[in-house]
Amino acid sequence: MTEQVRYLPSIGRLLNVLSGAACDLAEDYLRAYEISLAQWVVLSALWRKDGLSVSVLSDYSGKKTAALSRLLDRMEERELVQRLAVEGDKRFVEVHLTEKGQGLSHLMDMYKHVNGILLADLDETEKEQLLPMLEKMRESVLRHGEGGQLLREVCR
Amino acid sequence: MTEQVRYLPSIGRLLNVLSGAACDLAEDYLRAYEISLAQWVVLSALWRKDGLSVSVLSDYSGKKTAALSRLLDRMEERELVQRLAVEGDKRFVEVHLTEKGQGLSHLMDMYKHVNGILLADLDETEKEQLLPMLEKMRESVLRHGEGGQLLREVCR
DNA sequence: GACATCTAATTTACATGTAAACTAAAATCA
DNA sequence: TGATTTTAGTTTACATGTAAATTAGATGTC
Repeated sequence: MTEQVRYLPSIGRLLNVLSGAACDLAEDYLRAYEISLAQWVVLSALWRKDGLSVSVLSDYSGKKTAALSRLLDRMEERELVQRLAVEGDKRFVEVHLTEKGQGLSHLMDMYKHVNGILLADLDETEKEQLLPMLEKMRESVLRHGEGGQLLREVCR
Repeated sequence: MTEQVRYLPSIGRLLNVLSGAACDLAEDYLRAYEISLAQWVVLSALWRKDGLSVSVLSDYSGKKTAALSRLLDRMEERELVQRLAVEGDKRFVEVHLTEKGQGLSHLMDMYKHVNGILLADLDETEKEQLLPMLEKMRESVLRHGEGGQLLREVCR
């Protein structure tokens, strides 16, 4: 009988650990290509549809435009993307892939690699149950947060 | 028949969103007490056992000692904790709760509030399934990461 | 005992998140 | 049409994460 105290587990903590682990897996995978996960997220949007605006990318990635702004500075420095003011409404800025950015589009499926590792030990039944449960949790939080803060993607 | 493309969902992304949402819930809850979630994590360790060293707190919170070092600077400024060099081995620094830090110990159960919201829409069966599945995923990643990076808690 | 090595914590450089102030352009309205 | 408001994006101040260099104290070996 070892002295062990059982605490009600913190789901939030478990989610943080898992989320962090998933980020690490992604970062490890991307390291060889010298892009960060945050940059990959932006690129993954542009690979699907080039020329998106900063605010669309902000919604897509779940980060504030302020964060995007600086991220795009670095991505522009590294010649992954290029910003172009929109003719007609110069408040908007279109973000376009450079040749170099386009050339990395084979990394589009990176997340499948991460999925594979995360789901490695779950059987088919479990996998089928997991998604709906995570979705339900997301909706609970969304509902709770109505009138409050927006959801935010957190990774690093 | 709306034009809809089904993508294989990214579990990592879903985990990030959920983890971020959980962090937001916690931060919202703590805002009134003017402590951050990172600070709460440190305090929650000290409420259980006061006088832990920086490296123990680092393991506990899943952050590097560098991050702890600076976090503790602010917590000391705000008079939540106090650092004391250990007699006998002066490399170690013990972190002790101040009266103010101790006085917040009723926040120990904050995570239950977050759990409650996250799990609001899951029935008993689902709740029973969730934990083991998340644990399995954590183990898959841990196993994968052996010889590589350590797990890291990511929140903000 | 002196020098090399290990260890705990800190410091620094840098990436990236937030909130809030600011800028510039477009839209509204009186 | 000129003033006000709204909108998109950027900038700034600050918190917090990492990696890598540094500091100081303990340990180990000759």
